[in-house]
Amino acid sequence: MARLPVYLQCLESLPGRPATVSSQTLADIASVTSAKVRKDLSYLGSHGVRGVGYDKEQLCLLIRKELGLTEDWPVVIVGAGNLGSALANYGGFGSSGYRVVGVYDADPSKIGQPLGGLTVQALVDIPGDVESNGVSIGVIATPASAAQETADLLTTAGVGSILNFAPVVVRVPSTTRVRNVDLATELQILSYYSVHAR
Amino acid sequence: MARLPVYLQCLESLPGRPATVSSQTLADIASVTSAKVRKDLSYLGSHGVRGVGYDKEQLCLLIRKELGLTEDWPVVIVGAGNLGSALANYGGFGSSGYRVVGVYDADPSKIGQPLGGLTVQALVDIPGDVESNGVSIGVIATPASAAQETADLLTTAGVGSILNFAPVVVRVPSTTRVRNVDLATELQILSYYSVHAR
DNA sequence: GTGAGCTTGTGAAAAGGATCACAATTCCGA
DNA sequence: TCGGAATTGTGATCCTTTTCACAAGCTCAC
Repeated sequence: MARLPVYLQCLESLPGRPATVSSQTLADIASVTSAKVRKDLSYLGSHGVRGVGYDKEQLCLLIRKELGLTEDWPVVIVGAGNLGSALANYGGFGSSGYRVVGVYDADPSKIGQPLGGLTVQALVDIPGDVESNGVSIGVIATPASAAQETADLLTTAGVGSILNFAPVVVRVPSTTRVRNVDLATELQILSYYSVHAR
Repeated sequence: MARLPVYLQCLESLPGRPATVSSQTLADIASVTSAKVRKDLSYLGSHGVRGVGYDKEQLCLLIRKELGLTEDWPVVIVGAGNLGSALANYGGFGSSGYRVVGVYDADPSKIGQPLGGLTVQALVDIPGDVESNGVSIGVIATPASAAQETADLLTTAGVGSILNFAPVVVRVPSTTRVRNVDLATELQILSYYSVHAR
């Protein structure tokens, strides 16, 4: 379920005490209904206590496990522009098992520059790094014009999941998972709702 | 529907000739089924021609209108770090009615610096700019710690829609629309599918 | 120990999407 | 002009998700 990350985020924003949280409380914070929360969590196995709620710590662990956050997920970022820099410096990685192992760019003037504790490398370094680090997630932070070839490069190198920030639909083999994050799309959805205001 | 922006993107990536496109073709590019495309487009009113397809230009216009892209949408960006810079320099704005009218930061050393054709301003300038420009969309590109107060600032200033890039769930009045874009969440969804691979 | 007050887990009903399948319509070549 | 190929629009069906409702279970105060 796509809601698990939200629950996890909410749980982590909660104070340590009390040690339990009710589905209603969690639902309020996450802006969903309590029934939805309970159904979602029951899908992970029933670990709540009736009359009390869910143990926050235990629940965090459970969601983490379900999301695969107990494993190590090395990540490569292609594109060292503003967006790539923002991603490379993003703090939320360390605690979650995601670890940026390489940042790459086609621009020779950027190669060799330090960025977020790493050094920007050339695109030709991707296949080797992917293999030696067992990288399964690649992030496309390039301009739209380079997105498709970057996607090809990543899939050929053996990356199984791609997070695409470029505003184009990239074509990949059916075995590769892609998620698109596009500013224009998000803005369009916002303005759509503004126009069709309820 | 959240698929309209994708269709629009696909249509714009298509060459000028031929002037029409079939639901099947569009579906292939957008990675959905042709029935879905037809249902979605019929919701906009029936403007396809049987045996031929949809007129691309007319369809673009129709989707644009539905998404409200024929109107002007001034946008403010709060946070002039790497992410804010990436957004301010993002090219996809001009053609779409979205227009960045202000970039703001709390850091005095950043205020006054040029950024994407604008000048970084102080947070106190937000309410005035929002009102004088009729801004209805605000983008939060601050660190997580400043996200909530930024959201408060924006809603108080009269912004009706917020695009939040900070990895926290912000609380806003129920009349305000929020969309969250969070790298950690996206990565978690990707790794979830990797763990539960089909 | 008992009753009152919460809260979970879950079956059943409702709602919402997605898919199927095909009649209706158009184009085009002969 | 006619027949066949292509393509839309949409009713019917299926499947997934959401919501509802409530019995079952836990805690606490007295």
